[in-house]
Amino acid sequence: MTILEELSRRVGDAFAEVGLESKFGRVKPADRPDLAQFQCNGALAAAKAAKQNPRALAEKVCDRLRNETAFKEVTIAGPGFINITLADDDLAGRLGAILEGDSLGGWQKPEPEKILLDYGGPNVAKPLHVGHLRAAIIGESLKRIFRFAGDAVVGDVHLGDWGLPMGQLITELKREQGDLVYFDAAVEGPYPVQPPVSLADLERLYPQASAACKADRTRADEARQATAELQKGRPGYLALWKHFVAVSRAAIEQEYEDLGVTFDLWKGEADAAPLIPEMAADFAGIGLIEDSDGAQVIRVESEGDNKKIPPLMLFKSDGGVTYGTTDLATIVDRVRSDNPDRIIYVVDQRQALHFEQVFRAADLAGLFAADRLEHIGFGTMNGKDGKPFKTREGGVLRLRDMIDMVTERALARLAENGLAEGYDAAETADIARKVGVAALKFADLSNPRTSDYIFDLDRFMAFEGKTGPYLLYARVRVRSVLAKAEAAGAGAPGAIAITAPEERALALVLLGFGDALRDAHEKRLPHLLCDHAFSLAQAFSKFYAGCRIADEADDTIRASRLALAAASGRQLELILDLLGIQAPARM
RNA sequence: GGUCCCGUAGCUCAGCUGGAUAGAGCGCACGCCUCCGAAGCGUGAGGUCACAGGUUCGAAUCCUGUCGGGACCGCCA
Repeated sequence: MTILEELSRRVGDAFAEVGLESKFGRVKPADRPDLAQFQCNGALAAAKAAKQNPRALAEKVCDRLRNETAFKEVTIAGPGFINITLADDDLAGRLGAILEGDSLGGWQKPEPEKILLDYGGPNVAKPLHVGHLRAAIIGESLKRIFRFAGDAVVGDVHLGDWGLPMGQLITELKREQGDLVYFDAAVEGPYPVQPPVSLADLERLYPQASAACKADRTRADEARQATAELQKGRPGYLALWKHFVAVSRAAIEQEYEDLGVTFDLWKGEADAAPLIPEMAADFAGIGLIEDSDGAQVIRVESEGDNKKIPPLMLFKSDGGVTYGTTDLATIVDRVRSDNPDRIIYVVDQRQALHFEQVFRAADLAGLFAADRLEHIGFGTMNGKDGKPFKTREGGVLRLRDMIDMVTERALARLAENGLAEGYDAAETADIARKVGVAALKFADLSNPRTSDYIFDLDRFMAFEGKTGPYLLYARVRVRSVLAKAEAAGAGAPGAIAITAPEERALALVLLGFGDALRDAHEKRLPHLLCDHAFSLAQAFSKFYAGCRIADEADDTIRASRLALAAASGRQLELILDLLGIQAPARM
């Protein structure tokens, strides 16, 4: 139980004892830290419901709370706010208790679920770019948060490996090397093991093909034709396609790894493809499919909709499938292979309507209940002009270039500040990459998931204030002071004893971890955990600035402060891990 | 045209199941290293919460409208 849950229960009980609903007992951190640590505004709402005087009512509730020894002070302010301050002994006791376990006061979910998390979506033959960044970063963090809370999570990259771009690639390659065996319809294999294209070829061919199809209708038709043939299983195309996928995947996997993002499954749209005919037959069997201008669609609108939901297109008039079709078939696949309780898609907010269609169709078909399918949408990363991020040349910025950029900046900053001096080149490079990626990831994660944000490299790389490097710096200072204490024979960390205001403030923040984690989990909002991480780093920095630790003369106080520092370090390390941010040991 | 999201400090953004003096970071001004890492800490200035109505004892928060910005709206994925 988190501290707010527990306090809410106690205050709720007090409300119940005076004949009011316990829900009014909800406690939150105080808005006025100068007056108290926690507050409950329930007396006002209760008074309204019971038509009583709020102050008198608050007084009755407070009478029940004042004999709690855990509370140092319970007061009423203004029209009926109940202000609560915990006794230092109680704070110290709570802190001691959470430090005994590995979870450090982190929230554990009462009823864990098996969750399939879909947060990749890169496309074959296209390098990862900044558009993939948010899904990867947010998804990775959610995966870690879910797992820590007790959920069993399977992360799937879900490659975009089965659409029109595949046909475009095939036709583009055919124009360049039409004599390859894959294009000879008379040959049905076997085909060469060596891929006919390199990664560089793919990354060159795809933009070419895409531009050509845009400019020339004939080329577009060719690509469409090739896509349809591939999807029908033409052997040469299938073999060629497998090479495309393998070449691409190796590169994609490496880039994700550099970001600290990993997947349990490397499935793609193509894995679901074979299930489509059977699925379509099932749908047809229950009368779900309708014909519409030659296309096969599933109508998903329902009574009471206040917006129009267009039908989901299962088959286009040329017989090809759409990504709605493959998404449905993917659900079939996931039910069969993993049978999750819940499927969560971490995908750009702009695709909300698409998921609404898919979820409704899945529900109608009896495949998966719509309330266990979640689209966790996120806003776009924009440039300083407020439009989706582009390079100065107007192109898409590759993830690889982005990582290089932040690493370079970090390296420059290290040199500027005279940090990392005397470390060897390999460690310096490693620190620079970690610091740069931490800046990037924290900047992304600390924005609320659903809103767009402006990517401003100068701001993120300033490394001051609310940034990833600030957190890493706090972490490094904890390590440093503890190492110094040990070297000086300062003794072991001991029982927490609160003597200074900075210690009290730090203790309160440390105790707030459970609530931060619960909120981040339940709302799927990692930025709430970022806020806590920043508060923690701040509280530690103030504690560090205001209190002697390693060289404190009083043995009891020194032992307590060493314990506080150690606790801060451990919790910070855990949170950084939950955010998917790697921390250097020193910097 | 329809649906949805957003307009809060000079800048970038929190806060929005209504509640006390609207917060943070950056930037700006001033101060703090004979003391455990100054990428740090402290103090201060800075706001008609887009605008207009409404509901309420109480509105940045809920409702309606206006203006401004953005996203999406069956044969791309």
